[in-house]
Amino acid sequence: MDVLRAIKLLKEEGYKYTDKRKHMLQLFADEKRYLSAREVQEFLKTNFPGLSFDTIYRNLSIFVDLGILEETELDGEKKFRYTCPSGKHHHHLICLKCGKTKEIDACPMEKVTTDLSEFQITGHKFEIYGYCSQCTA
Amino acid sequence: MDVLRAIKLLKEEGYKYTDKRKHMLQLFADEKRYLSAREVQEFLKTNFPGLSFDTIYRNLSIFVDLGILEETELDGEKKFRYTCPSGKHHHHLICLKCGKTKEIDACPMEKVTTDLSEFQITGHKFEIYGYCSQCTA
DNA sequence: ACAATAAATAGTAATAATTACGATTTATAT
DNA sequence: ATATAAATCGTAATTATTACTATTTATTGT
Ligand SMILES: [Mn+2]
Ligand SMILES: [Mn+2]
Ligand SMILES: [Zn+2]
Ligand SMILES: [Zn+2]
Repeated sequence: MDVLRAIKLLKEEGYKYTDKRKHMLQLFADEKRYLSAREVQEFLKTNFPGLSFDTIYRNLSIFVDLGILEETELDGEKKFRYTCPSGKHHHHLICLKCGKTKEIDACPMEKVTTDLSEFQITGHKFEIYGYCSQCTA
Repeated sequence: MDVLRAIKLLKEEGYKYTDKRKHMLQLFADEKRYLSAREVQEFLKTNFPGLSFDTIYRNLSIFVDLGILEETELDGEKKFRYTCPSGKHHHHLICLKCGKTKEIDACPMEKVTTDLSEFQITGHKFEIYGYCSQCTA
C-alpha cells in the first residue's frame, strides 16, 4: 500500500479527496508505525489547527475499511498504521513506547492443533511487545 | 487456582478478607470465563446493591497482581477470568459474546524464528476470536 | 468482649478515548 | 457557475476507568 494507491482507492469508492485526507495518508506513509488519533492530531496541527476528532476518527475508520490502514489496540488505545506492503498475512513485534514494528514471518494459526470446530472463528491476534533500541536507551 | 488458595494468598499478602472479595472470587470460580467490571457489578448487585466501581476495579487489580485473575482487553474493554489451573503457559480461543474460552495448547513464541534481539521483549498476546456454539444459535 | 488501627468501601467527581450531531463549508460533477 | 452530497467544525454525549474524601469495617492485641 502506498499513497498513490490509497488515493486511487478513495476516489474509486466515491470518497472525496480532501487536503486533510491527503496529509493523513502522507503521515502514515512517512511514519510507518502505529499512531493514535491523538498523535495524528499532533502531527497535523501546524497545517490544520482546528482539525476535529470527528474528522480524524471518521477518516481513520474509512482508511481501515478500505484496507489502507490496519488497526490494533494497545493499552486501551486504538492505534493505526499503514497496511504492510507485503501481501502475505503476517504479524508484528511492536514497541510499546513509539509504535515501531518488526515483521514476524510465520502466522501461528497454521500450527494450531487444537480443535477449533466448537467455535465459529472470526479472527485472531498475535503480537509480541517490547521496547525498541531507541526507546530503551 | 481455586477459591481457597485465592483466600490464602489474599491473607498472606496482608489484604483483608471481605464479603465483597469473597463473592467476587466465588463469581469467577463459578463462571470460568472472561467478565467485565460491569458484569461483576451485575452479578453482585443482588447481594451488594451499592457496590462501587472503585471497589470492583481495585479488587480486580489486586487479584491480577496476586495472580488469581488474568486480564485481557477485548474491544476496548478490560476482561478478567480466573487464572487457569493448568500451570503451563498457554493461550485461549475466546467467544466474543459471552467470554467463554477454550485452551490452545501450544505457545507460538516457541516457534518464532524472527530475530527479536532488536527489541527488549516484555510480553506477547495470542488469542483466537469467534463465537461459541451457544452464541451462534 | 473491647478498643485501636489501618485498610476497604461508598458516593461521587474527574479523566480520557471515542462517538454523535446540527450547522457550515467544500469537493466534485454537470 | 451551480447544484448536490459529502466532509468538516465546534461541541456535546457516551463509556470505561481512575481518583478523592468521609465513613465503615476487618483485624490485631489487650
Ligand atoms: Mn508488517
Ligand atoms: Mn486456560
Ligand atoms: Zn520504540
Ligand atoms: Zn459464547
